[in-house]
Amino acid sequence: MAPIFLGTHEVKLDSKGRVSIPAPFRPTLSRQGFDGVILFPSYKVEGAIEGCGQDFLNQLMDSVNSYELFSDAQEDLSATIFGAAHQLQWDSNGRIVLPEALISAADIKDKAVFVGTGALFRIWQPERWAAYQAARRQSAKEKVPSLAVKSQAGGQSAGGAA
Amino acid sequence: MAPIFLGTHEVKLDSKGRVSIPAPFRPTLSRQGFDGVILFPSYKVEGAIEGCGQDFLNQLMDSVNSYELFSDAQEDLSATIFGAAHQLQWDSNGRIVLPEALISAADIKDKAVFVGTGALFRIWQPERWAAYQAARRQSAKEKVPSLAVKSQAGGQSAGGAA
DNA sequence: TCTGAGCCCATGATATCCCATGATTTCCCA
DNA sequence: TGGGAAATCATGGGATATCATGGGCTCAGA
Repeated sequence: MAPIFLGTHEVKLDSKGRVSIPAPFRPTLSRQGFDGVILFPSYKVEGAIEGCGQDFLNQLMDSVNSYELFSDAQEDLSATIFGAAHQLQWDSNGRIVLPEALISAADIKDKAVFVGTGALFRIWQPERWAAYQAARRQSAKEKVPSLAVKSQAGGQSAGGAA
Repeated sequence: MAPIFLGTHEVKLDSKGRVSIPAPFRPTLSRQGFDGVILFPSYKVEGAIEGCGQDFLNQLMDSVNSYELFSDAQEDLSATIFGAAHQLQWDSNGRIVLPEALISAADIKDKAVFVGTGALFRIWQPERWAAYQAARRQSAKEKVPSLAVKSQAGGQSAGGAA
């Protein structure tokens, strides 16, 4: 069982505003302490909701105190994330109710897409995700052409895009 | 017990969309943590599916994590690879169901070819693989005339068996 | 009483599990 | 070294469990 979020899952909002957390994500989240998710608006990507479990949030808290990162940026980051975060427990069917603030921030109507990005996942309005994915894929091709080689060599960062 | 994928294996999709993972690949994958594969559209070769085990994914995670959190490069990689990746566990007969997104990306109909490429393998629509292989051979002859001699000394690649 | 949130049940679709079959391939033994 | 027994594998298909979704019911606070 991979400790990460992978894949793209489209779900529907029902009349009550509920969405199913994709089943593959649930074990990963449960193992982090509780049967739920933490959601907050992405400051990095306009119009997306970030989602994660307890672990990532802890990691983020640690990084706030890290000298490796710009303190001002960390200040902003932590204020943004912690202040706007929602901790949501899913029901017996694995569903949560998306908070209104997040729904409007992501412009979500009747469908949402859960996209695994490794340590966390994102929730998008489907069309936005499609556009964003296309743009990022193009960008990755241009900026990180040697990805496969680098990774096979053992994870050593070898310039290029860093 | 080489920890790599070798050889070319053609398999059929049954009425449920299932394909057998070639038996020689399975021990290599199982030793990486779980009885399954991770598939994602190839970023290098249009129209091919990349396959790997947990190890490669972990390397990829490390590689991504070596970038600054929320950096552009991390964005590109995680959105491109993790978002489009599928972690699939095989059943008691060693089969998986190919996700629709990958089937259409690779234009696979009723047959698929698994091609070992060392640390990874690829899944192709048979005709595309044949065309790609032919193009690659031609390219190798033109660009590296001494390749043939070198290959005979060190062992021809598995592609020669096709 | 009204409203909203949480809870449980129902349902169709899908994915998973398990058993069966035929074709090879491998192994063993004369 | 040839032949047959046994194991492995790819494939097919039915039974079962899981999942996403819809809808109703209950309880709490206003």
